[in-house]
Order: sequence, then structure tokens, then C-alpha cells
Amino acid sequence: MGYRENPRPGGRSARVQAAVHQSVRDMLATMDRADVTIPLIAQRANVTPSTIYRRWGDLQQLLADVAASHLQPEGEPASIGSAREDLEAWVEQYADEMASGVGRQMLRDVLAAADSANAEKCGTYTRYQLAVFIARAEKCGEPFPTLTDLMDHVISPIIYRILFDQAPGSDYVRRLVAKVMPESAAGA
Amino acid sequence: MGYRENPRPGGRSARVQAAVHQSVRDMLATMDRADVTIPLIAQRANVTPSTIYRRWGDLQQLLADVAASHLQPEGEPASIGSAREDLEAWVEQYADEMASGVGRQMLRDVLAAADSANAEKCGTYTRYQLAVFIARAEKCGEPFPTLTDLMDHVISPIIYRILFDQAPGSDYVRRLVAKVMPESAAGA
DNA sequence: TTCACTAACGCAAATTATTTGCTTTTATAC
DNA sequence: GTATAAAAGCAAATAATTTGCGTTAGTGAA
Repeated sequence: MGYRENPRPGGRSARVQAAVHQSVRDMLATMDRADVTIPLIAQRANVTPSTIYRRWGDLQQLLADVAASHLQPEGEPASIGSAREDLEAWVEQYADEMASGVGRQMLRDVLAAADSANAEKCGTYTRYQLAVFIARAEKCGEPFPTLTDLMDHVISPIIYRILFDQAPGSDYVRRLVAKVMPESAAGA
Repeated sequence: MGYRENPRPGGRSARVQAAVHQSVRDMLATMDRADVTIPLIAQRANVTPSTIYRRWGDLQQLLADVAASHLQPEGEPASIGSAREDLEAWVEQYADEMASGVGRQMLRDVLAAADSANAEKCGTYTRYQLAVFIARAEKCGEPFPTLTDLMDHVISPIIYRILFDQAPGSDYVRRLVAKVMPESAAGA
């Protein structure tokens, strides 16, 4: 009677999920968000509205689900130079992505949903990515901030500004990273 | 044709706004949020639904409006001891309030709305409060963090955790404050 | 005061979204 | 194959939203 969290791949359920997600992404990309409704999503996905209602509950949950799956990182972050340089590049891209119209809206969607599971997922994704840099630095004996410091003093200010204030610029982001690096008094 | 942002006090429009806000607060306090609908709010406020639709647009906007007006600070923060002690007490209360079920929900409401005006209002409220502590410290010649540092390294981590993770405890909050205070290496 | 003006409200019909009971389909395990 | 159960489809019933139009109540000028 209940719906599975992760449908078996290849099954009908998975196909419906994919079609609905795709439909939502298409619509968000091409039309005003206020005009995105469940009946329309259903029509474009060749599915009945009741299927969507039963599976996701309401539009907010569906949007949160789509947003969270879009915010999920594809793979390991790129490794070009030192751990610090890699981190800097990654954070800058992260900030840009989240501050963009689409990213901002995805953050909203994820936070707006009644169920906070999707929001927590996003936090987990971010920590997971950052942990990669920490592991790399450790392997090279490079001094590096802790995960907590990165989350509290780099990620949090960026997200706060995006949500409650103005989008942060790249100078600002670099300063945040510089400040949190150990053994180097905010050089630059 | 358009609705005023701030209706003239005493007028009919102001009475309707007050009744609707009150109705929303009552309902949020006594029933499940999923059951709070515009027709119900309207009935309790002795107003027609169409009035609410025309004025606020949809439920999210209305909830955001109510939440923002509830998050608006009443007056100046309390002054008991040194600026640092006052700040510590204020931040701790701030964190508790925001992390509570009600506070968390208000944050969500404010962020979920299509219009970001209410979210920005909240950020402004917070900065305004913090500026009071800074002014006090300056007057006493007490060393004190800048507004930017407080927003980035105290407020942001607290809000981020509430939204994407677990509610922060009071130990954690005190550590954030200690860390941001100048001329004192995270004493505690 | 009175009067003209208009923003905001009320009412009700029309539209659209949501819920729900029941049936049918389709993976999966036996 | 066949049985089973999760998930989808369909359609009727309910509930929310939009909208056109008439009414009310503050406002400002005579």
C-alpha cells in the first residue's frame, strides 16, 4: 500500500517517476513557476493526476523531490591542484549554482516542503563533497579546515545570503575560504 | 487597483488584515498546518475567501506575511551586562526561538513564498538587532565583532543548521559567539 | 456637511485542482 | 504459468481558486 522510497530500477514505478521528474524539469525551464500545476505535469508526463497526488502528496513535495535529486552531486569533485585550490574552485561553483535563479528556486522548493527529509539530504550531499577535499588534504599532509568549520563558516554564510539577502559575489566567497584555512592569516 | 503595502491604520483594510492574521495565528497554533486553508481562514476571520486571494495571492504569501510580522522584533534587545554577555544571551534566545517548531515553520513559510521580500525583511530585522549590540560596545570601548562577522559566523551557521540539519544546541551557539569575539582566542 | 471618487470588500457563478472508491495493469516470487 | 500486491488508471465527488460585477466605506475637496 505504501510507496517505496526508491523504486526498483526498470520497473513501471521507476518509469513513471522519471517521466514526472522530466516533465517538471521541462516545465520549470520553460514557463513561469506559478503556472506549473499537477494536472499539467501529469498531462505532459502521460500519467493521471491522481498518480502524482498519491505518490507525492502535493506540488511542494514533488518540487522538493525534483530539486533534491537535481542538487545531488554527480561524482567526485575535480582535482586540479592543491586541496585548497580544489576547494576554492568547488566552493565558487557551488555558490554560483546556488545563487542562480534555478538554484535559488531549488533551495526554496527543498525548504518549502512539509517533509524536511529533502532538505537534510541536501546538507548531507554537501558534507559528503567537502569530506572528499578533507581526505585529499590529509593524504598530502596539507593543513586543512575541519568539516564543521567548512560547513559553519563557508557554506552557511553563502546559503544564508542567498536565502535572506543578496547573492554573494566571488570575492566574498574567496574571502570566506581564506579565512577558514588554518596556518595562514587570511592571505590575499 | 493595487493593494497598499501598509494599510492606513484604523481603516477597514487594516481591520481585515488584523482579523486575517489573527485567524492564521490561531489556526497554526491549534491545528495541523496541512488543514489550514484559505476558505477556513476566511471563515474564522469573517471575511470572504476572495478577499484573501485578491490581497495575498495564495496561502504561501499569506503565511509568509504572518510569519514575517511575527519575526519582527518588539523593541531593543535587553541590556544586562557587557555587550558580549548581552549578545550571548540574545543569540541563545534567538537560536532557541528559530529552532523551535514554530520558529522553524516560520522560517519555512518566509522562504517558501514566491516573493522574497519577506525573507529579506527577516535578514534586515536581525542585522538591526545586532547593530544595537555593536553600538553599545563601541560606546563602552569594548572590542566587538563587526556586523558582517556576526551575520556570517554566528547567525548563518545557526540558521543553516536549523534548515538543513539538526537544531543547534546552546553549547554550540556559545562556541560560535566565543569564536567570533576579537582579542580572545575562543576562551571557554 | 455633503459629494464625488476609488480602493477594497462581498457575493455567486465558473473554472480548476484535489480526493477517493473502485478497477485494471504489471512486476515479482513461487 | 499463476498468485500476489504495489502502483496506475478512471471517473465521480468534493474543495479550492478565479473572476465579473455590484456594494461599502474611507478620503479629500468644495
